Amino acid sequence: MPELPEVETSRRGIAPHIEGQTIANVVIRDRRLRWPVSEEVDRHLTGATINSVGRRAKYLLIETTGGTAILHLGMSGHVYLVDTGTPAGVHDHVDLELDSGMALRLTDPRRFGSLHWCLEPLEHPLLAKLGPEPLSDDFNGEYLWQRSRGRRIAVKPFIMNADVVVGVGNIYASESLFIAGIHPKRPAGRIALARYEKLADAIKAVLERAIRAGGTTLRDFYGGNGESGYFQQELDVYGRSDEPCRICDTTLTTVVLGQRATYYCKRCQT
DNA sequence: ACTGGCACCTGGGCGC
DNA sequence: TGCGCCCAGGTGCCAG
Repeated sequence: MPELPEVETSRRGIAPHIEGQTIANVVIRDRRLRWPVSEEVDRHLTGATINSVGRRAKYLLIETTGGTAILHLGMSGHVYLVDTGTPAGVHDHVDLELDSGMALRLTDPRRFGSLHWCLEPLEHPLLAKLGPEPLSDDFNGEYLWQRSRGRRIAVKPFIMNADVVVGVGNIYASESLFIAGIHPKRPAGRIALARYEKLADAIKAVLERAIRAGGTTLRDFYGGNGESGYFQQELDVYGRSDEPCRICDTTLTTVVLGQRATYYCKRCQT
């Protein structure tokens, strides 16, 4: 169930094992992901050689001599390497079998993930209108402030909107608002530039720290190397309702915003 | 243009 | 042990 740091961890985990490899065979056991997996995927990837593994937002981009596979892990997807021929479980929907004898396996119990094939992935309808990468220079407080003028939506769903900025999911939205001292329900259009500068810095910092920690392992996430991340140990507010704020000791509060659980400190965040 | 709500799907944990 | 309910790291689409 990945946000940007978990996708990036997966990318770094699988890249060294699959870059330069030729895809000998594509096995698709179940095409029923969020959108049906097109037969274009098998047709174009079979026999192709993988040049690189990139990422845009929460999409993994497996760029090959036969076009690019666009892979989204949804809420419950994982990718990892197995020996080719390893028996598949019910949720092991796709294997890319490589010349090395290994296979890149996609597992996704809830099937909210997706797999597309495209020649120009950044022009794909799912990617074309995405906001800036949070770790790029295009994303900063000035940008957030500009985009939020006139908006009445609460700041938390505002920063989780991929049209505004990509990669900020439910965990890191709560975490970054805590770091910036901003109440998650505050209307986005009523936050000053200086506070948005703090928020942009907090988003970058928390995502970078989480990537360094190998992501957050809450239930079952693990990176492409099969190891758990350990950022969950560093979470300040997410999942900590009724526990004390690490700054002021006030009991943390939870509220539902945009149908998503939201955690904050009512004393530190205003 | 914006906003809030629903939908997709499975599994784990809980209370009874 | 079993059942029903609630919850879960995402995001496209719909109506108002």
